[in-house]
Amino acid sequence: MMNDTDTDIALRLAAWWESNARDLPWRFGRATAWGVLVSEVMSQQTQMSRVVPYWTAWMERWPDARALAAAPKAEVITAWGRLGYPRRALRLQECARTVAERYDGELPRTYDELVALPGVGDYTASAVMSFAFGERIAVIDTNIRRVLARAFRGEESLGGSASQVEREMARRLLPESDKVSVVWNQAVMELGATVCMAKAPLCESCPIAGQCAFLRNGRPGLGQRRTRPRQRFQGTDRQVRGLVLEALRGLPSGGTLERARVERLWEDRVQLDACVASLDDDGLVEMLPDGSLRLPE
DNA sequence: ATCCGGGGCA
DNA sequence: TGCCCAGGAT
Repeated sequence: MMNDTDTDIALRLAAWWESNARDLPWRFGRATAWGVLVSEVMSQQTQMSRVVPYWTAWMERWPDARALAAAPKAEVITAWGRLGYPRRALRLQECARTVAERYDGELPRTYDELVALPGVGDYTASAVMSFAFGERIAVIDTNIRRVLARAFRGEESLGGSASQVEREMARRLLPESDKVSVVWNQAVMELGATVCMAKAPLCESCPIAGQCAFLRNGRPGLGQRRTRPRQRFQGTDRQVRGLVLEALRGLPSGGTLERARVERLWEDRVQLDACVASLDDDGLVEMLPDGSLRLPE
């Protein structure tokens, strides 16, 4: 149950949302449920500002699950461009194929069915249920975890996956009506993305600064590292995989990359071969007998 | 617990 | 540079 302060915060956030929500193209009922799902998958670990142009082109090209299901993999991988984590592109197409075959092209409307789809985890399933279908469900993402931890517990959220305590708090705070719960989810998430940021929150312009336990406590531990140090990118397999895929995306449709040109992409032959093999395992590239590479059909 | 891209920012 | 980002799969 919500107390008076919780209610006050919910009202303030809803009002703030009304005049501060970013005008993203999949918001405000302008996209199908499938379009919302695509936006959520593209947004996994990727900032919205980078997603927008990709989403717009993608939905124009493949407006629904059936269209994406029928596309050649090579086109899907190429259209994913530099969004990162290209396996998301393949999973999104697998998801489209499942929806096309098993659900007659229409996205299912239950959490359990959604979360069973390829590339759809707890966050994405919840987000689609809330944002696309208007159902009352607690959405938990990194922004919401941070905002709730700060505003209501006065602490920074811990790293790792969401704890049971965090989930229970999110459920407890979720407004009772379907419609209001959707606004709540979006508003809390939006606040985390644009005001209550991880490193340098803009408390001066926060609509709930007066009610925030974190601010009241003097923002303890602000900016302190909450997650394990990230693997550096330079020199990692991720960089090498990215180079290989970038070279393949640059080829004319159906083209292949000669072995000699593959070898020129990275000096460490052992690492290069391991990365090519892992890309092959992932289904992102195909290796021909002569060692040249191409995108899969 | 680790792996998986890439861009943007102080 | 280091860190963060609307996570998911293994």
